[in-house]
Amino acid sequence: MPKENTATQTVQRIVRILRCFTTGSPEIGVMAISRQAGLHKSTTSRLLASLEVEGLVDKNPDTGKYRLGLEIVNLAGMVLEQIGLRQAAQIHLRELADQTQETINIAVLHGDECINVESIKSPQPIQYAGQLGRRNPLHCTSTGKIFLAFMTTEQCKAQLTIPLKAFTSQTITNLGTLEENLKQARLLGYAAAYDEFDEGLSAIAAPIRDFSGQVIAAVSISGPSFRMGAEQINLYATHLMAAAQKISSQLGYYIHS
Amino acid sequence: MPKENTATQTVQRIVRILRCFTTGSPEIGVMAISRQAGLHKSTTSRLLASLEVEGLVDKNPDTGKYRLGLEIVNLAGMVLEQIGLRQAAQIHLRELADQTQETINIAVLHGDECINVESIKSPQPIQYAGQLGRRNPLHCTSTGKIFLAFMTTEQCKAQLTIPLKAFTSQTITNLGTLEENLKQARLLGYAAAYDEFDEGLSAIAAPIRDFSGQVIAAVSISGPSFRMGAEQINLYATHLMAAAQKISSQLGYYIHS
DNA sequence: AACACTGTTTTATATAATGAAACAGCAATC
DNA sequence: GATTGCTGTTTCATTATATAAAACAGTGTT
Repeated sequence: MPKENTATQTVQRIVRILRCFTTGSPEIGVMAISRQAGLHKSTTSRLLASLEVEGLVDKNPDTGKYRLGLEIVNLAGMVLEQIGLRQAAQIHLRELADQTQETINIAVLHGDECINVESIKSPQPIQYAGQLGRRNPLHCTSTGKIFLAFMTTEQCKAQLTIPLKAFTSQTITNLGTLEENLKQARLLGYAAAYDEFDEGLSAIAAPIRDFSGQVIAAVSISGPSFRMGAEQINLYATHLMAAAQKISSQLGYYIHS
Repeated sequence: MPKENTATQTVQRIVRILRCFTTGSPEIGVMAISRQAGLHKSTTSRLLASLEVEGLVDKNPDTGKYRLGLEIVNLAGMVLEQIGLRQAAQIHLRELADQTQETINIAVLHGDECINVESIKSPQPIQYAGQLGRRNPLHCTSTGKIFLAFMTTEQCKAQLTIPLKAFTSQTITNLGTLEENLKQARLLGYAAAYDEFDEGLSAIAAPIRDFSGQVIAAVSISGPSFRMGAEQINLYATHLMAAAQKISSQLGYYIHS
């Protein structure tokens, strides 16, 4: 066994603690964390105190509970900076946001998930909150389908965990159906997901390519399904693909006539 | 000594490793990290491998070097989400960005630094890249001055490290001069920093208040000094304060009369 | 006021991280 | 094409380090 696939205890524990903080409960106490992470409260307490010294978590002096610290944002800023994509895309995303008034996201592929690296929220009261850094499955999201559609069939099969997990009644769980769906996406130039991940949420996405023509990211428009009718989708798709094209060309991608 | 001010060894080391990654050198090897962090290469190697398993760093299979992982963006997303501010501000920031065509930032106070939690970059070729998560000093930045201007005199004095560090020839290093400057900011409703942090960079900032009237953030417009003349500043300041006001009222702040 | 609960600190113990050295892989140099 | 120099991983004996139980200290609740 030359390569161990597990982290050293302390790293594992630290990450397990950090993962306890969710959007649902952003501020939690030592006991709750200790339970969730399966660690003794004394260990948890000491580790949290250490993490606080380093700025990875902050302690609310009023409640005594902990929350994730701003140092993490600092680190994340460097990740996002180096992606560069954000910079190239920003102005086009704003345009797209103004045109559609819906939520815009940019996602990159990471393993068998796609991760939002940029998000502009819809100004409308009913909106999909495409959270920064959020990890989504591939087979039932518009951005995910883009990545699947533009990789080799082998890669595609390798990424998918069979059986395909159903998130809603509309989730495509049949491999053949999905492949047909992806083929359609390649043909149209954009992928769609109607109520397939979240009930009532629909989205379309288009590929962003770098100088070498490789699909490195996907840009998407998400909104409540009732605002995403056929004629609306058609209009949005035009804007979407135009924006994706512009971002791609800014990254050095030239479309051959 | 009831409270230790140092983290446990492993936490310290992990953070020291993560801090090695900068925008200047986003991808570095084990030896370089080991040198920078002052750790033995064997320890560094093991720790990095662990961090990779947990997704906090990624290993470039081609170069064998490491870079910060996307898991950090995921965690940061939660921090930013919980600030809520971003959500409230997004649309107004876009408006401000369209009006000024300059870089817009929102910063919060954290200890004796202010940290950018939202950033829209100027579309113009010459621009200030207000990096997400970036930590800036208080006494020579427009956003920092806002926080100083709206805290009690004691708090203000506590936050400032004397002597005031000079970043450029224009940095205000005299406490009396700074206090006069802050008074001016309170009077005008916005703070300015002309070439005080970076030579050639100027910015103005206005306060964002929550329901209780407390200043919880600052919004700023930054640009190259040659584009920030007196009449331009006047125009921008109007837009800036209007936006700050709108964001504040969205957070429940009501201006009396 | 007693109780229940959370969070911190102490301390003996043993586990888990450590670092020296060996090993492996790769480039460049001669 | 061997030799040298460099980086990165792995092994392994050692011990320093994190650990968990329990005591301690707050806080708020009934």
